[in-house]
Amino acid sequence: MRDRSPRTGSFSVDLVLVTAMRNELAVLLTRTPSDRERWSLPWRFAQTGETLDAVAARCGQDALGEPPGWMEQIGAFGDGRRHPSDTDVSVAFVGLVPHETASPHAGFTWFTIADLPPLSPRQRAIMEAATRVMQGRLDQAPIAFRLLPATFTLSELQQMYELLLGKRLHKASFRRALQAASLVEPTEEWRSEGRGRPAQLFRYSPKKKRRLHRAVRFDFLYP
Amino acid sequence: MRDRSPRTGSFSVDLVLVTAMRNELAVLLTRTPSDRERWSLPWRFAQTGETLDAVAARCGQDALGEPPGWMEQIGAFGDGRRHPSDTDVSVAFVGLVPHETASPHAGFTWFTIADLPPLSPRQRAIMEAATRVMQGRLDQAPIAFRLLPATFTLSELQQMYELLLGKRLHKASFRRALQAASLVEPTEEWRSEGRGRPAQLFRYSPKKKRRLHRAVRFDFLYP
DNA sequence: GACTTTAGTCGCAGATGGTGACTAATTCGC
DNA sequence: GCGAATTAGTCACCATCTGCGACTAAAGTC
Repeated sequence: MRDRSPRTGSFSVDLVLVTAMRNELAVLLTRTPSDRERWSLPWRFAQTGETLDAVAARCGQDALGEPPGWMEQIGAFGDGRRHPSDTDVSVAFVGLVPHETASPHAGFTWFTIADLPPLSPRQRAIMEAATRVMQGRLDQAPIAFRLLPATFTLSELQQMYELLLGKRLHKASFRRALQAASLVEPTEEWRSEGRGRPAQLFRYSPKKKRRLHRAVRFDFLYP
Repeated sequence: MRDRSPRTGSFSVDLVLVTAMRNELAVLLTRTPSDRERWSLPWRFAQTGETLDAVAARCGQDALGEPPGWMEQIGAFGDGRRHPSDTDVSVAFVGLVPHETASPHAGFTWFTIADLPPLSPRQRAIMEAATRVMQGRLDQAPIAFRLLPATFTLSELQQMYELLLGKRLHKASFRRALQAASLVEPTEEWRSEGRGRPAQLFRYSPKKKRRLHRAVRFDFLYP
């Protein structure tokens, strides 16, 4: 069997930039060049000799002025159709940016997850995969800290995890796990937020630790 | 070699086909077209309108006669260089095939993991990512059963898991987890394998179950 | 001062998971 | 025939993990 039409196929690099705005997740979109009425994820073509990560970093730089602090590839997405960059395949990345330092360049706008404009099927799939990958990384890499300022209260940290995971966490359990991982250390500062007892500020400060080795876990529900 | 940017870039679809041969993992390789002395992963170009999964399935079909029972995308790999399919990017997939039904077509050969020929840096990276992804899926999808015949002993199943995970498992713990997941059911048959007590044969038969919901786990060691 | 609100901690009870030791059934050597 | 060796399968102990409710602490509000 030979390929009937041995074309190599074309690809672009699409970037899902996520931030936390007023207790909601938001994604950076830009107007689609070919149809200024529609919105799409920021994307770039690869230049010769450029790695994929470099393209994604450049894409983030062009949108926000600096590349995101954390970024990871989601995968390649092609549904047979070409949209919107007119490529066969989008190599997609997720990136996280603290909202304070995230002032979009002209033509880029933050949209909260709950209030997204219509997107192409491919970009919709990319967004879903982005949240899946990001949530899966939450317990393997300190990416939640990327969305917070240098010092923060433990309640703020927990709220960030709840936001990213999309579910509530128990306060005591959260702090116990945090303690066991020796991920944060207290500062001397406290913050009084109107009502209630003032909260101590913490900073991210990971200690060396050994990875817990689990055997197998059968954790699937479909046949 | 045109190097005017922006270009759209080109891609191929590369497939890591894994099987279990005599208690060792093996990967299917083919001779590199441009240099028949070297070996490389089987790959295909996308045809117009074809999804990426379809390309990978076709690639497996061309190599073994039928597409692998389980397959998943690993990601896109581009190091800036073009090799060996002369594309900028390889969209890579892993697939699992039982060795019994896996008779390679002409030009394809199984190589055990321990005895691989030299590969290009990109393909080496793909292989490493393939084992990572496959091991990560082991507790989320019943992929180990794809490498076994329809009925099997629990010792065989455990050996398969040990092979795929690359580490030993404790017999009692393994069976306890298996029981809790209600993944297998006993048949009426027994198999006597020379020495020792005969083993009962089991078949894969998942029951409905609800996914265990864990909160956060901080499971990372790097800063 | 009583009440509300938020921060932070304690400790129990049940689930999870590693482990060694045990029993069961077969083959092999003699 | 009989004991040793070998493989299958199970049990029970115990340390850890984890969900969770209840508690104390410190601020503001009325």
